[in-house]
Amino acid sequence: MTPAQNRSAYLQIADDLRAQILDGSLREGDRLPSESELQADYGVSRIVARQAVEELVKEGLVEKKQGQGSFVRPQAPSEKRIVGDFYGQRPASSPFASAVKAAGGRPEWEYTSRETTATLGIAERLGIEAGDAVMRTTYRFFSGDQPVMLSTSYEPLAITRGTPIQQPEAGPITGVVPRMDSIGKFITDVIEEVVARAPRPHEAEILRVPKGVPVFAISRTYYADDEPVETADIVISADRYELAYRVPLPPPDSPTGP
Amino acid sequence: MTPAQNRSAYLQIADDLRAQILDGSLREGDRLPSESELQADYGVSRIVARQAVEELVKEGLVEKKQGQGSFVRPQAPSEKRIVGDFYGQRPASSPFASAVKAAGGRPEWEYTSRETTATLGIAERLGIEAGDAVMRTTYRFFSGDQPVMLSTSYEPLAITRGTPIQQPEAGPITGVVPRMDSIGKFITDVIEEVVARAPRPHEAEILRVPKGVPVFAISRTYYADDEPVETADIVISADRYELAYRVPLPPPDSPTGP
DNA sequence: TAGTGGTCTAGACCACAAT
DNA sequence: TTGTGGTCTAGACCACTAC
Repeated sequence: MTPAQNRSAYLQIADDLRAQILDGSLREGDRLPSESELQADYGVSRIVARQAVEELVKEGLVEKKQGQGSFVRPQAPSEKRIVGDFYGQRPASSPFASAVKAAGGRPEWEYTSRETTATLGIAERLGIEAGDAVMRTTYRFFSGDQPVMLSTSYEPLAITRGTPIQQPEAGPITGVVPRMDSIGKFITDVIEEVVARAPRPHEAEILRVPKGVPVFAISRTYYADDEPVETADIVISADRYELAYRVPLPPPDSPTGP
Repeated sequence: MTPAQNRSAYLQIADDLRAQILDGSLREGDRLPSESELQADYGVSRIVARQAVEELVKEGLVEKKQGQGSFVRPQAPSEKRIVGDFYGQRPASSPFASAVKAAGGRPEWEYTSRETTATLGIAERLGIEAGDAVMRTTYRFFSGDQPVMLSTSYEPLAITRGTPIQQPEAGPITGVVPRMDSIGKFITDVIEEVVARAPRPHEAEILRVPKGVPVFAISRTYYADDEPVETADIVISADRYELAYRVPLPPPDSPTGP
C-alpha cells in the first residue's frame, strides 16, 4: 500500500474494489480477486485482504461463497409489496400474494392456528386486555420452495368466536379484509409500522438472508372504524422485497377543520 | 471451548453473549466482557474473541467504542415518521417535522436549490422526458446539531416556472402540499417506495449510522390526479426512525367495479 | 487435485479513553 | 499509566467447490 494516507490498508483496498463495483468495472455476478490475489496485488497479509472483502460484505455489495470466491451482488430488490394500490376497490388478496403473482410466481403458504391469550404488547395493539383470548396464526409464505416471509397474526376472539371465520385458514374465504367483510366488520384502515434491522440468526437461516442484508420487520394492524380487528408481525428480507405505500390525501375542500 | 459441537468457537461465544442480551442479563448500555476477558474465559485467541463480538455488531445488538469497550445497544428506534395520519385534513408540515416535534425536538434543515435537467430515472418518475428542466433541491434535516435525514427532491419546471413557488424554499410557504395547493395543483396521492440496505460510507459518516444498522432509502412521489408533481430520494437511519403508514381502504359499497 | 474461503494461533505495535 | 479496541504479520489446518 502507498503509505500516503493514514487510512488503513484494508479500507483503501475496500475503496478500490467498491469504486470498481459502483463504476461498473465489476458487474453483478462478477468474481472479485481472490484473497491470495489481493495479498499479491497489494502486498498485504491475508487478514487484511479478508478485512477488505468483509467490509464490502457488510455494505451489502458483495457475497462470499465458500470454495468459489467473492461475487458482486445484484443491487435492487426483485419484488414489490404494495399496500394501498386499491384504485377504489377493496383488496381481494394480500400484498404478498399480489407481489408474487406480479413477479410471475405462485404464492403458497403454510400456517398454524392456535387459541391463546394476548400478551401485553399484543393487547395494546388490539385495544383489549392482556390475557384476553386471541387466535394466533403463524405463517410461512413461500416463493417456490423458499420461505420469503414470516408472519404471526392475532385476532381477538371476542370478535370472531362462533363465526365461520374463527379459524383464519379453515373457511372458504382467505384474506383479512374479505373475511371480516363476511361477518360485517368492515375494515376502514390499515396501519403498518416498519422497522429495518439485521436479521436474527433464526430469521437469516429460514429466509436465507445473505450476510449484509437487513430485514423489514412490519407491525400491521387492520382497523374497522378505529377498532383493531387484526394485528400481525411480519418479517421479510429487504434483499428480495421493496415496500410500496400509496396513501391518498384528503381533498383541500375537506369539511373537517384543524 | 468444549469441543462437543462442531459449531465454531466464535459463534458459540457469540451465542452465549447474545443469549445474555436477549434474556436481560446484559441490558442496554451494559459493557460486554473485554476481548482479553473473553480470551481468558473461553481459552481462545484474540481473533476468536474479536470475531464473536463482531458477529453481534453485525446483528445490531452491540456497539464497540475504541478505548472503552463493547456495549449493548438500545433496541428500538426513538422517533416515528408517519405518513397518512391526516384524519381528514391535508398535511401542513412534513412527516419529518412532525416526528421531530413529537419527540420534543425542533426541526431544522439546510437546503440548496439548482435548476438542472432530468436524468432518465428521474424523468420516468416524473412522467417527463430525460433532459427536461427540473428544480433539484438537496436537503439536510437536523435534530439538534446532528443530521438525521438526507433528501434530494425534483420538481418539473414545466409546472412551477414563473410561479412564486419555483424556488422551493424561497417563498413564505413550505411543504410540497401547501405550495402546490397555492398554484392550483392539488395533490391527491403520495406513493413511497421503501428499500432497506446498509449505508454507503458517506451516508454512514454524515448520518452517524452505527455499524450494523441499516438505512431506509425512500423514493417518494406526490401526484395531482395521476400527474407527478414532485419526487424525492430520502435516506434516514433505521436506528433512529421507524416508518408508519396509515392507508384507508375504499368502502365495500364502492361504486367502481373490477 | 488445486483453489477457494473458514477458522485459528501467537505474537506485535498503534490510537484512544479513563484514571 | 493502564486497559481498551484497531490494525497487522506469518504462519497453520480445515471444509467446500470445481475440474
